[in-house]
Amino acid sequence: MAKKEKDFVKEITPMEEDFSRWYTDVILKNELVDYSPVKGFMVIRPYGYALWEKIQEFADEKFKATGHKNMYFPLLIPESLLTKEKEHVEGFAPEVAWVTHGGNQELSERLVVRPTSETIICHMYAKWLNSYRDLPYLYNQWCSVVRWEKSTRPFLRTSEFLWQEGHTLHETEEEAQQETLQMLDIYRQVAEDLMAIPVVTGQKSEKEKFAGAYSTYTMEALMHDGQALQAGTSHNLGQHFTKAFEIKFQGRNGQEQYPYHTSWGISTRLIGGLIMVHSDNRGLVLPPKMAPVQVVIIPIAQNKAGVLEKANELFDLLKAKGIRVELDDSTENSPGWKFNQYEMKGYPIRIEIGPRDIENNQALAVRRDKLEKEVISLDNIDDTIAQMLDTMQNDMFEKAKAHREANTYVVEDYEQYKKEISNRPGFAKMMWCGERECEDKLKEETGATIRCIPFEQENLGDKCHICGRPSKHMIYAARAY
RNA sequence: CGGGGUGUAGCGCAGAUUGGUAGCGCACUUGACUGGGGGUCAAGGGGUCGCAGGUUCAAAUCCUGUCACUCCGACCA
Repeated sequence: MAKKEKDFVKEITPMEEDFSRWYTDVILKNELVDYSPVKGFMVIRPYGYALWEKIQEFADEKFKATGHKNMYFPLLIPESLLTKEKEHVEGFAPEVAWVTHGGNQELSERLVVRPTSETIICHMYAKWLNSYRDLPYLYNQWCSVVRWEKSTRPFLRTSEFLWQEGHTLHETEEEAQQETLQMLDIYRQVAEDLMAIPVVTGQKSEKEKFAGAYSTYTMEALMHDGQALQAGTSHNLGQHFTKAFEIKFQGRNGQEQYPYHTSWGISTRLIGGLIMVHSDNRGLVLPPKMAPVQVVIIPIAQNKAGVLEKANELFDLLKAKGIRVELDDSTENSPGWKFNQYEMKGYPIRIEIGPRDIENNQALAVRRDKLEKEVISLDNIDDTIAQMLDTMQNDMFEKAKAHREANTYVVEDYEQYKKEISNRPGFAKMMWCGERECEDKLKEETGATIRCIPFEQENLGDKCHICGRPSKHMIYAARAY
């Protein structure tokens, strides 16, 4: 038995030993993704795609509830459009894929595969917008984008990734700002309420903001290894693009004016975050709301009279309750094999039901995050399980939050911080003067970046921890993915 | 783009120093017994050793080149 345990563990590298390998093992063993013949481009397999669909369902519903509609814009963008907004092209040009030929013929103008769609969308908006009565424009698209990355990792950084990008136009600056913050809050809900990933929300520094943005807001999550992950961004683009693209409308005063513009996105990167926040050395751990299958029923000694009948009865009951349930009555594998298999796949609850249970009007339930067997009565078992799922969702969020708090600390002394950072991953809170010079110095000396200027500010002193000049903001710094 | 590592069956690996019939575990196929934490027995199938050159009577093994993946940096969601 000890030998078999060891063999199992060998399939997934323990995270303490090598976090990166652990991550790769978990996603490959679970068949979330596979490598494709093109470097940096990943195949998302059914179980991985199901996770993305959960994110889509949740987010899309929120987008619609706040008045947004979905559209679809083309994959290819003419070079001339990409280059219209100066900062934007500087930011993205180094990592775009070019289309230069159609069939055998060289194109008269090169096309880029969209790295993001502000330019093509603005081009079309300029054509459509006439009056303040048309505003606001509240549109979103679900699509993939391509950024030619130098080094890639499944979900976290791939050359092509799936995302949604919202693009809105507003009559006033205030409305645009409100929209930007509203969408960031929806992202926070995706992370916290759906995925049980606690996030810090705030504003990006000038250095870290989106190429072409007036201001960028972000949510940052802390992974199990203490590195930060940018989990979603919402940009107030001001009039940068609307002026560059000549998007104009006739205002209430009869004057022609430029609208205010926002864009916001979340991507399949969130799935990488999901794994790095919750999963363990036995494999995936999925919060119930994210799990494609929430409960698996495993009949024991199912050839014995009455076992399968009872298992099916239980299946119907849970299904009727709206629980995503699966019954594994396959005979190829032993129950023990199934236990391990479903633990690896992160199914939130496993129910074992065998002759002894039926005799006692009970079943065994095991929560994936706790891995403890619990005897539960068959009476009202649908309520019991629904309750367990709720509790588990909540516990997972609290656990992740406790981990983040345990790994968030105040920097008292910058010199000390420089020495400690390699052994002390996590969010470091410190004061900052707001100067780019200090931000660069921080990056160079510690490898950490300013993740955000959080909305929830604390006063940790009146001097910049890096240069000693008067401070402007409290920031969160961390090494990031 | 710099530095390291790895390419041998679907997966994980051994074989290389010392060249000589391509191996092991898991998975897979067939059958029987089993079934409460990866079951047992029996019988099977599956490989141009990443690719291209070279050395040799003979190359998975030695030499040269190349490609891919991966990790750590730099760049970015």
